[in-house]
Amino acid sequence: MTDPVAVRPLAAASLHSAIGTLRANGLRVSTARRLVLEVLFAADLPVSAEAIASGLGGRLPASDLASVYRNLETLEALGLVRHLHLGHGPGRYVLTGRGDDGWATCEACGRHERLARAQAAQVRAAVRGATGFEVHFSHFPIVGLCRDCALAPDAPPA
Amino acid sequence: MTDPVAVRPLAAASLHSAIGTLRANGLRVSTARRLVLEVLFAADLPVSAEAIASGLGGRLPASDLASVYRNLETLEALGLVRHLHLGHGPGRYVLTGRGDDGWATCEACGRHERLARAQAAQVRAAVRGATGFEVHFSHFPIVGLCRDCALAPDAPPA
DNA sequence: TTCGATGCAAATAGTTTGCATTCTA
DNA sequence: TAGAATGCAAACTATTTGCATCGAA
Repeated sequence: MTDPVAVRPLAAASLHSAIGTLRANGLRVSTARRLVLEVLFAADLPVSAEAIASGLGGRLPASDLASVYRNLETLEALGLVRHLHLGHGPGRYVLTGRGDDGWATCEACGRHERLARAQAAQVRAAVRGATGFEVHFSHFPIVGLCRDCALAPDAPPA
Repeated sequence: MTDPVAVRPLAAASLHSAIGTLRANGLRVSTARRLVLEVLFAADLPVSAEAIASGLGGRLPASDLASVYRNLETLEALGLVRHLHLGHGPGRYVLTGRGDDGWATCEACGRHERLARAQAAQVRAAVRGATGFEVHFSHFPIVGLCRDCALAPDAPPA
C-alpha cells in the first residue's frame, strides 16, 4: 500500500465495489486477496483468519494463513473490514456494514446476534446517561443470556 | 484440588479470608499461591499473569509464570478471582468483588473505569428493554470515549 | 510421609515478520 | 519489468501441560 487514502470506513456493497476500492488505492487485486474478500462476502457471521485461509472449510479455495492476516490488515486499514472478539479463541473478521452496531453473545447457547441500529442506539443512550461514556459495541460483544435462555436457564436450546 | 466445593462466587474481604477459603477447600497455602493473592489484593486495577509473576514489577517477590496461571485457574474455580479482557494483549485478573459490575474503557485516553452497581443496573435495564438480553459486563469492557475525551476529541488528556 | 503444588522445559494457539519468489499492473 | 503480494519458515506472545522435585499438612 503506497499511502492509505480512503481511510473512512466505507462499507463495500459488493465484491465488485470492494475491488474498486482496492484499485482506487493503488493496491493490486491478487488471487489471494480476492479470495479473502470472497470468503467475507460469503460468510454471514464474523469469521476467523483460519476459516478464511481454509476457504470456509473447503467451500472455497484455500490460501496461506500469513497472507490472509496481511490482507485482513490491509482491508481493515481501508475500512472495508473490521475485527472483533466474540469470546476466547481467534479474532473474527467481518465486512464493514455487517453488524457495525454491535453483537450480543449468549453464554448459554453460544449464539451471536447482531444488534439492530435502533437497539444499539437505545443502549448507547442508556450508557451515556449512566456514565457519560460515548460507546460503541463493535469490538467486543455484549455478553449475557439471550431471551430464550434467560427464560429456560436449565435447558438451553441448541 | 480434591473437589470444588465453594463454587459460589464469594468475594474475599481480605487476604486472610481468602486463605481461609483455600483451607476450607482442602487446598494448600503455598508461598507461590499466597503471593498471587497478595499481588491481587495490592493491585487496584485488573492485572496480567505476567505482572503477577513479576511481583508487580518488583514491588513484591516474583514467582513462576506457569504456577501463576495454575493458581489463577484454581482461584477462579473457587470464585475468589475473575478474569476479563480489557483490550488486546494478555487477559487481566481481579479479585471477585472489585468491578464485578463491569468496566468501561476509553479508546482515546486508555483509562479503565469501574462501573458502579447503579450505573450497570441502568444499562442492563436498557439492554433488556432493547434486546431481551440479560447481560453483565464483567468479561469484556464497554468500549468508547469517556466523558472528557468525548468533549475534547483532538486533545485526549493524559 | 503423603500428595498437592512448584519450577523448569516443552507444547500449543494465535499472530507477526523476514525473505526469496511470483505475478499484477 | 518494477515493485507489490505471495508462500514458506521462523519468531513471537499468551497460555497450557508434562514431569521430576519440593514442601505443607
